Amino acid sequence: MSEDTASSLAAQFKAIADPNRLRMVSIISASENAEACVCDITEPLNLGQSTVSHHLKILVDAGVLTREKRGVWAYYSLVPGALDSLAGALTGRP
Amino acid sequence: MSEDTASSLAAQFKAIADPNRLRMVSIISASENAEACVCDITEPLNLGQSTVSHHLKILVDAGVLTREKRGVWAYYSLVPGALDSLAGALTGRP
DNA sequence: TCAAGACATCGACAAATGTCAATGTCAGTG
DNA sequence: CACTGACATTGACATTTGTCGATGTCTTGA
Repeated sequence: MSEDTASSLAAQFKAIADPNRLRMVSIISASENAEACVCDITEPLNLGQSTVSHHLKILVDAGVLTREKRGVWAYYSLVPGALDSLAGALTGRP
Repeated sequence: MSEDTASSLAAQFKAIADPNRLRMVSIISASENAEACVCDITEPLNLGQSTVSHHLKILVDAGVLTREKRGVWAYYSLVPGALDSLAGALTGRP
C-alpha cells in the first residue's frame, strides 16, 4: 500500500475513531430522514454545543457527513456509500 | 449506540487509523504465510525498530494482530475475522 | 561462558487531539 | 431596527499520540 493511500485512508478512519463521533453517526442514521441537527445531538451525548459542532466538522471534512443549512438549522446526513467504502478497504472486497 | 460500545469500537478504529499501521497490516497480509517479523517492516516503512515494535503492540492490543515468537524472531499475523468484524460495524451487516 | 542479534521497554519530546467558555455570524421575529 | 436562537469560530488548556535514542531481555552460536 502506497504512502499516500495509507495517509488518505488513515485520515478517514481517524475521523470515525472517536466514541462521540461514532455515536453521532449512529444517531444521525437512526433519525427521521437519516438527518439530524446539532441540537439533536448535544443532549444525548452530553457535550457542549461547540464541541458537537467541532466533531461534525471533522466528519464532514472526512467525507462521512454532509451539511445542509435550512433556515436557522444545519442538518447533517450520511454521505451515501462513504462508510461502505471504508469497510471495503478493510475487507479488501470493493 | 451505547457509550461502552462506542468506546470499544473507537479503540479498534483508532488502532488502524494511522498510515504506518495501515501499511503494516498491508505488508503482513501480503507476506508469505501472511506473517512478518519486525525486521520485515522496518525497512519499507523507514521507521526505527522501537517505533515499529510500538505500533505492532498497539495492533496486538486492539485484537487486530497476533504475536508468535519463534526463536529470535517475533512473527505477527492477522487475527482471522478481526478486520471483517470492524468492517461489519460500519456497514451494519454482520 | 561470552558475544551478537532481534525485539521489547523506558524516558523524553514535539505535535495532534478533545473539550470548554467566550465570541462571532446569520436568519427569523417582534 | 433590535433581539433571540442556532451554529460556527476562536483561544486556551490538559491529555494523548507518534517518534526516536538508550537500555533491557532473551535466544542462538562460537
